[in-house]
Amino acid sequence: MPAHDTHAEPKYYQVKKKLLNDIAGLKPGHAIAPERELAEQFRTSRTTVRQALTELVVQGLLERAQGRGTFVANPKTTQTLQLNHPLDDIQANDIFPTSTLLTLDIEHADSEVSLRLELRGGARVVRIEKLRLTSGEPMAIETAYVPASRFPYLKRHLKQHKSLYCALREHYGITLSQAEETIETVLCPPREAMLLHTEVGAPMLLLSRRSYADDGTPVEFARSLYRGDRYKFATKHTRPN
Amino acid sequence: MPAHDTHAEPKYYQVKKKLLNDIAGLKPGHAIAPERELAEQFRTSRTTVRQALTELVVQGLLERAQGRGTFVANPKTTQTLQLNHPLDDIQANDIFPTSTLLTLDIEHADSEVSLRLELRGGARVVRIEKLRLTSGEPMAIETAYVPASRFPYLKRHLKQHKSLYCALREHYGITLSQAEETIETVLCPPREAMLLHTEVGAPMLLLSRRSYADDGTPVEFARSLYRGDRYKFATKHTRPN
DNA sequence: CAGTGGTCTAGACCACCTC
DNA sequence: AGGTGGTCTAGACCACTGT
Repeated sequence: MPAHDTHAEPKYYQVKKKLLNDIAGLKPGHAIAPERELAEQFRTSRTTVRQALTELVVQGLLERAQGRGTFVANPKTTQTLQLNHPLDDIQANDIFPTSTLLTLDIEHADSEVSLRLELRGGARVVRIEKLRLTSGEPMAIETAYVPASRFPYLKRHLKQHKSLYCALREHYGITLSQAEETIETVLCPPREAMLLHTEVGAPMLLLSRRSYADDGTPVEFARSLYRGDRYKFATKHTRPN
Repeated sequence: MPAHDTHAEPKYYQVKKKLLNDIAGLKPGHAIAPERELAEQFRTSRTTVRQALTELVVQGLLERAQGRGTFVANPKTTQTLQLNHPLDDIQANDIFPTSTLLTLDIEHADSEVSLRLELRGGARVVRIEKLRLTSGEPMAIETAYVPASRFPYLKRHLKQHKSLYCALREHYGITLSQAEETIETVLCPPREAMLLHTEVGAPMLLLSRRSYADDGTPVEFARSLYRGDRYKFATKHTRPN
């Protein structure tokens, strides 16, 4: 069958809605029909079926396993991250019981990092990249940058400490007094997709944070990439008066 | 050419990177080569080229116009929305000088709305749906729900007032004292894609808000869908001690 | 080995825009 | 009429998983 009305609902979207209905009652882990079979059922092509499946995977309702099949995913256990006190480590260590150190090295700041840390271009920065996991599943990648010149031997110190903030406090007497954060949607690059077991191009939540010391100088710039199908962020507001 | 190494960088992603390079120096509005021509250039299929183009469009770097071509988009003028004082209207009216009323009616609450407003299932709610624009371009859709029983004649009052909060204050003596907000990524449904001039399935930012009156009862539940390629949200934090 | 998802191809027809 | 993007098709080969 050829095309269709423009501005009508795309065919893949109708397939998606039908699939959504079909999997509504199924338990996590339940296998759904193979893509080729679904294409026959819906009298469409595998490409169209895959487009529908991809959106459902991106929304966290299905999981694909190469060579095995497509399965109903765990209930969208969207974790809620409170944005209230990012200056403590408590939260991170609470939500992510385990984390793997991916990178700990000294690099030359690219233009964005040097801008955010108010350094000259190419200044040396310590880069700390961690993979955060919950119940063994990779969920977020956090990359923090701090000026290397201000914190000599930081790399060494970090090997003995659990957290960056702890090291800053104990070895350099610095407490972070202020922070700005932004949240936006980005598409997952290949390397991060592999580490997080997601698909390349899947929408992710990017939380960027800049933290300041008491003297008002920026001390840390961090980028945290969260799986968009697993997380949401939360804030609370109270009226001043 | 057939396939490729699994876990290698997908071909479309290489095309995307090359295109990114090519458009780096071009001004907004500049037309790029047609899809069929790009497919020849990169010695690949149109499908693959379109996959790369789609990601660039989603990131806000390109714009597609049916029948005309593909063009370099305006610089990613990502607007930053402060999350600090959502209880005032000031912000909304400041950032979005114009807004169109899409819907103003009374409906039966679905399960999510009744849950959030602590109503019984199917209770009647006033639904206010607005399209927010900046410089004539549609940027967000905001849908607010309030219990109909608590605010009689609200529909009528809203026709005379600029804002919901203003009407609540002046006609019912209610000021909102508290609010919770969550931010997550969702995929754009067809109707909203049409209204916002985006693509179906494009990643969007969904901000959900529940506001409480002084007596602690939930008064408003609102869902705001922002174009993911145009917005980011920002918060500031200050250490208590 | 057969079956699954992962990627890519070549080409079709449509709707839209411009000339 | 011709070119553009929008959607869909049928089918190919690959990598991976199970038997």
